[in-house]
Amino acid sequence: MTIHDVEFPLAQPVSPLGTKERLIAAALSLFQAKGYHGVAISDILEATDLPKGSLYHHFPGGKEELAIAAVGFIADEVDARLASEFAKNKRAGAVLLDLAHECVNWLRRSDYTQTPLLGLLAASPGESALTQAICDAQKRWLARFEAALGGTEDAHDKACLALASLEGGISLARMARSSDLLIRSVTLAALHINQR
Amino acid sequence: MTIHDVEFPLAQPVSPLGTKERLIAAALSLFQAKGYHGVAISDILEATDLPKGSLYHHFPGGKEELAIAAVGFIADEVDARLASEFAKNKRAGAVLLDLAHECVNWLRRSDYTQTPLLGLLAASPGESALTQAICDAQKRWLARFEAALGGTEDAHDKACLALASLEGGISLARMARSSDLLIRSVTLAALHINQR
DNA sequence: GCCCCCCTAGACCGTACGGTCTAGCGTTGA
DNA sequence: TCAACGCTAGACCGTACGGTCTAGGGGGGC
Repeated sequence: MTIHDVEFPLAQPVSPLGTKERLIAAALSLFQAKGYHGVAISDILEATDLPKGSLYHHFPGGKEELAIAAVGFIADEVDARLASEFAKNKRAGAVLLDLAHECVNWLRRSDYTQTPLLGLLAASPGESALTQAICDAQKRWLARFEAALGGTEDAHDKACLALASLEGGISLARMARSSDLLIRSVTLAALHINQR
Repeated sequence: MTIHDVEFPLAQPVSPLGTKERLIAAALSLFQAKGYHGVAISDILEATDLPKGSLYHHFPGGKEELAIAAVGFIADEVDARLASEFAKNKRAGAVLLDLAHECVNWLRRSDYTQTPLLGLLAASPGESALTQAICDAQKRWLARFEAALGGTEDAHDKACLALASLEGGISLARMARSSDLLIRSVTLAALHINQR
C-alpha cells in the first residue's frame, strides 16, 4: 500500500461529480447557451471528454432524455432556492431581486452566452416530453411565488409579472450584453409586487 | 385573346406576394415556432412549395441571410406599429396592452406554437449577424417606448419592464398554453408604467 | 484467484442537413 | 423573330448529425 492508495483511492473518480452528473451539467450549460436544436451530442461529449457509450448507457433515450434531466435539475435547483428563501419570510420582491442578481452573475460569468433559466430551451418540439418538463418547471416556480404572495387572485397576477420580468429581462440583457436591462425591469417589477 | 388573358394575366402571380416575400413570411413563421436551429431549409421550401434554386437566388447567403431578412421584417412591422400608436399620443401602458392582445391572437391562432416576437430566435450563434439583427430590433422597440415615456432615467426603466414583461409573458403563456399568463403580467406592468 | 457485471470506449451506420451547380422555362426588349 | 436575362427547377455533393452495437477494462463479491 502506498500513499496514493490513501490519498487518492482509485475507486473514487478524480472529479467529485459522477459521470451522469457531469453529463447533465455540461448539457444544461450548452442548452442554455444555444438551445436544444443548437447543441449536438458531440458538443456534450467534447465538453465532458466522455465517449458516446457512457451517454447512451446513462440516458438510453438519447438527447431528449438528457435534456429532460437537465431541465429537471435546474427546475429543482431554483425551486429549492425559492422554497428556502420564502421559508425565511422574505418578501417576494426581495427574493425576485436576489434571483435576478444571481442571474446577472451567471450572465457575466458566461460573457452573456448563457440564458440562466429556461428561456432558450423553449425552442423545443411541440408536444414532446421536453416541452412538458419545461412547462412543469415554470408551473412550480410560479406556484412558489403565488403562495408567498398570499394565494389570492392578485397574487397570481404578481407571480406572473415576477417570472415574466425575470425571463424577459434575461432575454433583453443577453442580447444587449448588458445586465442593466435585467436589473432595471426586475427592480421595477419587484417594487410593484411588494406593494399591498 | 381569350377571357383568361384579361382576367388572369399570366404575368401576375396567383399569390399577391412575390416569391421573396413568401419565403420571408414562411421563414419567420417557422423560426418563431421552432427557433433558428430547429428549422431546416427543406421545411421552408415545403411550406412555400418552392424549389431550392429560388431560395438561393433571392438569398445567396442561405439560411442565415433569410433569417436576418425575417427578423428585419418583424422588426419593421412592430416598430411602425409602435410609431403610429405613439403618434396618436396614446399612453405607453395602453400601447403595450394593445400589443399584448395582438400577441394573444397570434398565439391562439397558431395554437401556441408560435412565439409572436423574437424570443425564440435568440437561440442563435454567438457573434453572428443574426444575433446583431435581433439585438437591433430590441433596441429600436426599447427606444420607442423610452421616447414615449419622456426619455428620462425612469422612462428607460419602464421601457425595459414593458418589453421584458411582454417577451417573458409570451414565453410563459406559450408553455402553459394559456394566454392568461401574458395578459396578467402585461396588465400589471402597464399599470405601473402609466403611473407618474 | 476467479468470475461477473457495470460502465467505458469508439468504430460504425443511415439519414437529413445546408449548400452548389447546371439546365431550361418564360417574359421582355429590340 | 430572336436574343438576353431573371427566375425556377431539382439533381447532386460533402458533411455532420443522432443513434446502435460490440469489445474491453476494472472493481467487488464469492
